[in-house]
Amino acid sequence: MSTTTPSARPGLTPLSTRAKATRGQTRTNNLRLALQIIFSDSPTSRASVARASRLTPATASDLVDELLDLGLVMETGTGPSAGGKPPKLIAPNPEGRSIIALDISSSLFHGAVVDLSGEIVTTRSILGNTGDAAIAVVADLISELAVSSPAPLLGVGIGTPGVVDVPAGLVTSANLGWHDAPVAAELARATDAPIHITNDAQAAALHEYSVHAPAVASLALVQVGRGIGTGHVLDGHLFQGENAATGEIGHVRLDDGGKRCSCGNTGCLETVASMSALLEKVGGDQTVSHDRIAEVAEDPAAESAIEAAAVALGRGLAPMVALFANREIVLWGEVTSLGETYRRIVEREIRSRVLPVNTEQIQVRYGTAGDDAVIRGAAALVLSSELGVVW
Amino acid sequence: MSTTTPSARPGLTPLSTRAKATRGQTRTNNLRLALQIIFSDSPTSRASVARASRLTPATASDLVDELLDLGLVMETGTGPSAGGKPPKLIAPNPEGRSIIALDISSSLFHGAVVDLSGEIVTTRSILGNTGDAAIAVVADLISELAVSSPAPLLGVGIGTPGVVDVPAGLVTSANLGWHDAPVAAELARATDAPIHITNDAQAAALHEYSVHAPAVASLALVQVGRGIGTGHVLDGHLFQGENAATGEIGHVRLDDGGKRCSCGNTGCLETVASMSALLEKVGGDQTVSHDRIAEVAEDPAAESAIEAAAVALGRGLAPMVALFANREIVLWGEVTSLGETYRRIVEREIRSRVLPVNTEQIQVRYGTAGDDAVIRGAAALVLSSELGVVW
DNA sequence: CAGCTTTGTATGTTTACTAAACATTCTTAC
DNA sequence: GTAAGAATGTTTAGTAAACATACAAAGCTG
Repeated sequence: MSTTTPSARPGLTPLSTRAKATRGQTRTNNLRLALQIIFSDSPTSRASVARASRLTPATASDLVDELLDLGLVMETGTGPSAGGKPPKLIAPNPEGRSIIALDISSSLFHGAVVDLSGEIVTTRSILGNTGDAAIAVVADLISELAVSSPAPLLGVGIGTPGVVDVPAGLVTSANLGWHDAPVAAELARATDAPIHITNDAQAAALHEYSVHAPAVASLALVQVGRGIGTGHVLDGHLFQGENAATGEIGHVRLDDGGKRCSCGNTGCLETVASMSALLEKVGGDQTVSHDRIAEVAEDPAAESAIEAAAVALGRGLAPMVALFANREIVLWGEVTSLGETYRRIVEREIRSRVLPVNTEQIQVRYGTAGDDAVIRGAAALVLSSELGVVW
Repeated sequence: MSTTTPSARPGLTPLSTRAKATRGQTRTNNLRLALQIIFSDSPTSRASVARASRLTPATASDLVDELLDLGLVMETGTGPSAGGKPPKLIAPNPEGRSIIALDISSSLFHGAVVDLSGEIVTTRSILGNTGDAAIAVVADLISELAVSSPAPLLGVGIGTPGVVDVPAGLVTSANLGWHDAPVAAELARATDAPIHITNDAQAAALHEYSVHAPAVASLALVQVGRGIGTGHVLDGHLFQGENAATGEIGHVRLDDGGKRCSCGNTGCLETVASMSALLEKVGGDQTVSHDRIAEVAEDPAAESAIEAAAVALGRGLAPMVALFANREIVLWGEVTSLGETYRRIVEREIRSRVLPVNTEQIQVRYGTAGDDAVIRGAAALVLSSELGVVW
């Protein structure tokens, strides 16, 4: 026991062991490992899986056979010889399972069926609602998508605004009129598939992570649109906190006094750094949309307002960088239409407010995903929760 | 594989599997589990270990036998019968291993030999130094303590001020005149025992956690003395970040303008909320010590200065609470001598600046440990790193 | 075509958890 | 004071899953 294997990466050191380990868990771990290798290096071979996993060829072969039996992967023919017997190629089986992914963070609820290769197969949108009716709308959306699903359901993933209590399955969202709404329990009556709910910013963070993993192990996604919220992947783990109200940085009061915020308080970060706040200052059409923000970005008269919003955001993010020692800070939401000038001011402002040791390696950039980041992140949540795999 | 065992606690969802699992790891995990149970419920019995671990009596018995062989636990006689054969009691063997723990965060370097029951067996202090000489002093301290160690060394734990790059073993500290100093590598020449270095606030957080685990799974320790720094345990994991500069909240710039800080910047949280800042405002003896701070706490003339410091700290901590959704916020350092009024203002200020959903359950309290928290935390770091156990 | 390389499988071993029976030693009830 | 019962802990046999080794299959290279 003295020769402890150190955790593969630094960052989060587990302090003690909590549950027994069994052969079955060993097997599950290795099945997931093999599946991840196949997802990452597709198409690949049994021999490659053995090399990448450091398992023996016999074990790797056996694992692949079990994954074939489960329908999660498939043989796709024969590959080129590397000086010997040519490999039988193994790849994810897109039609092995379906994932239903939902984004209910805007007034239109968006849903999709996603296959195991991460492709969106079907989409459907319904006008949203609030309160209990909203849950009913979501349940309908799931049922409709389930009918069109071409494969057994792996699970349902939902990205919602507000705060999610994951273990209890409760959601609190002002927009949706939910206060500790038992969304998971209600939806469980609409489908047998496991349901995974997360905050929209966390879903987007997960998607961003899955695009860049494993090169990037940690990142902070900062959603700036009508409001401001963050989602965090720390050392390959989605950080959801004890009561899941993590990343609610938009409602931190920066200034005493200050404008009144939708939360009832005054001087929140959102009142100075959100895109709503920017539009309020600029005047004209107040609809927070990519088009409208892009319009503002081009407007010379808006220059100082944009700078003020950028400075405020940088100021709000500085403590985050000091606490998490983030390297990757991804801006996402309507803010992505503001362009390079804005981004540079945010980065400069963070740098000027935090120790150099924390900012030497930071990178502030816009998210690579478009409007489907929440949907794709919700699907990624199901994939990682059910199969332990990241696209 | 579809029947995934959900992680025992929420908070940190692992996204994918990174390394193969083997029988050996199963065994190691279960040895650690058994050891943790014995540490937590000492004295206990083989049958109790089986029940608590959910392993079969045969396996639990075998694990305990191996722990006995390793000298980590011992039989301490026979316990009272519970209606049948009385148990042979099992307890940690205090003399099974020794841990050398160091606190080099003040001008006097403190060292101790700690036994496996967490008792401090020997202490020694040497006047510290800076630069390469400081490393030499630390090496001497380790050697001296190693000589007086009554048992085989489990490892050396060090709590240092500044920033630690754990994987590389580098330390950067203004106080000690270290910039990426290869402390781990240098000390490895003084001892064969594994060396674990962490930030002083993180060490204190670890100690605080070990006092309250497993009732508390996460906590933030806020060290307020000459400077301000935080250490975080998240869901039973010590959070050290990617480049380990986590928790450096003292040097976040709150106000443009503001006083000059030791870091070279202006307006840092430390310049308004540290105990140095408080003393500067109050006048008189400027030595940051418990006695001096207690004196200030009693001084009616200092009331407004204390309130200002408390307000500033609460303001600085608000983003932390919003991001981590902390429930337990532990104040530690010389600040603990400021008393209840100060604590209450800090708590009030945090509550007024963050969403209610984040503050409903928070508790701001003073640390339970005294000046030996860093030493004890450094020892706990060794114990958890080498044996996977928390006291 | 011989020899080498790579892929993949087959056979048997080892490790460590499980299951079930049992031995041991105490308490309780009659 | 003896029998029944209960809790502790061990023994024996069984099994899952990784490992070690050998080897078959299928290609490339000279």
